[in-house]
Amino acid sequence: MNTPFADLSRLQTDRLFDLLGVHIFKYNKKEEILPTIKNENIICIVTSGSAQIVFIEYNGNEIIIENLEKDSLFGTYISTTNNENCHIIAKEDTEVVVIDYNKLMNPQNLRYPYFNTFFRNIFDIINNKFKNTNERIRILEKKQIREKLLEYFDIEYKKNRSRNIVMPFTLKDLADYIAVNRSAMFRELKHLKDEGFIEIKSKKITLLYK
Amino acid sequence: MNTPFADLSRLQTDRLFDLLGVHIFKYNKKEEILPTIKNENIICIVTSGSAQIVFIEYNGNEIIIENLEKDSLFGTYISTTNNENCHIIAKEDTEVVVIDYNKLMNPQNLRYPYFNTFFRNIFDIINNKFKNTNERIRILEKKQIREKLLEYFDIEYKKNRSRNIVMPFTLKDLADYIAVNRSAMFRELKHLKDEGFIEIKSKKITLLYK
DNA sequence: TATAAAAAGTTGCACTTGCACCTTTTTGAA
DNA sequence: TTCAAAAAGGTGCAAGTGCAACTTTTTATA
Repeated sequence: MNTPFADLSRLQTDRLFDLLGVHIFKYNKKEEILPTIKNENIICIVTSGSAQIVFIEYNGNEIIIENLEKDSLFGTYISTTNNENCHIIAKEDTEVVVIDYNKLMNPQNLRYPYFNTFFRNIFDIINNKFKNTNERIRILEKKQIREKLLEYFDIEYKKNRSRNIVMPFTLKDLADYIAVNRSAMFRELKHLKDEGFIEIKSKKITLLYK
Repeated sequence: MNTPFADLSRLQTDRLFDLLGVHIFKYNKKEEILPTIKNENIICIVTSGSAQIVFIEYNGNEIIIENLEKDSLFGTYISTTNNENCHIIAKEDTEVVVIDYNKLMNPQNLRYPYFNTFFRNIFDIINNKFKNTNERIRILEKKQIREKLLEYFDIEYKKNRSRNIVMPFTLKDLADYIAVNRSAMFRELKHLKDEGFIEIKSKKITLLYK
């Protein structure tokens, strides 16, 4: 589980690739991956190396939309790449397996046990990704920074059943995640602190109202 | 395709339900569906009738988060129900099939062809839902109403390859979808019209800049 | 076809936020 | 250990937006 090839032998993986007629692409560090991804229905797997989905703003600013480590999935159904300003850049030498969505959905495949195992693996990965995306939607739907922060705290609180939230990323990244201006978010964090709702110690936030 | 039971006979569906140990619940119009959904890993199917996922704000305001028609999927992985203020209400007499996610992911199931067919069906439905959710994220990430609207237009433009966008919902619903105040959105639409970027005729918007 | 409810259209105002532009602190690579 | 780059911390101001409170128009439904 958690990786696309869990419970599959090397031989089964080879057969699977054959069955699905996958295309394997290799990229050097800093090369752009699949510049033409935008118009095709595909699901891709990072089989080695790592990459980043980057959005380039009109002013040249680069925004990191997603980090793709080994075993990550991306593609038209799974990520926000359907935009001419989105680029996927290899962070190191990287190999990508590309699967045509229609071939993946061919009912004939269901005869092969190794296919079913694979299918189940990616189903699980996609569902977990979807779950995270839905959490983010809940935050982004909020109109005010304070509400967004409180929603974020609430989600983390329920996940870990703890008043102590250890942020897995920088404050700048958090601002990007909840889609607000970094300084404005920081200002609001300070207000929450001053009003006694939270305590902040570097990356650790304690919820005093729970 | 497009429905969870595509390519399955009545008999196969019965066997499937048996295999997965599903629970079938029946609700009358206006009844709340699965009040305890929040803490369980489940996937549910609306097998007859219809329902709505409703969020109740602190002031009593009801926000419709999602419409669930027959054959819709919902549940912890698929929808934004993981909140004590979210309720799923039957719009008419409604039947719901509840599947335990862990049972769904039991590798033993893969032996049964009817299971694999079913699995493929819901995989496809979930992926399409995910695709739509990612589109919405692209909109919600934008900080300004104008940018959100332009992103929405852009997505619709690419989908239909037409400068004419026919909105499938009311302006109020559009404001909810892009998560901004209705009046403020309307104000911005008027600005875009005054500046010659768009034309609006009731539910039809024409993009003049494309 | 009457009529009530919902949606669309409008506006002023207060508050929030983005943004630009700083300084200070932390981090990470040479 | 040094030193540059990134992140954190901070602030003033203008622009954008939410909100309340309307009027007008459209849509359902009895």
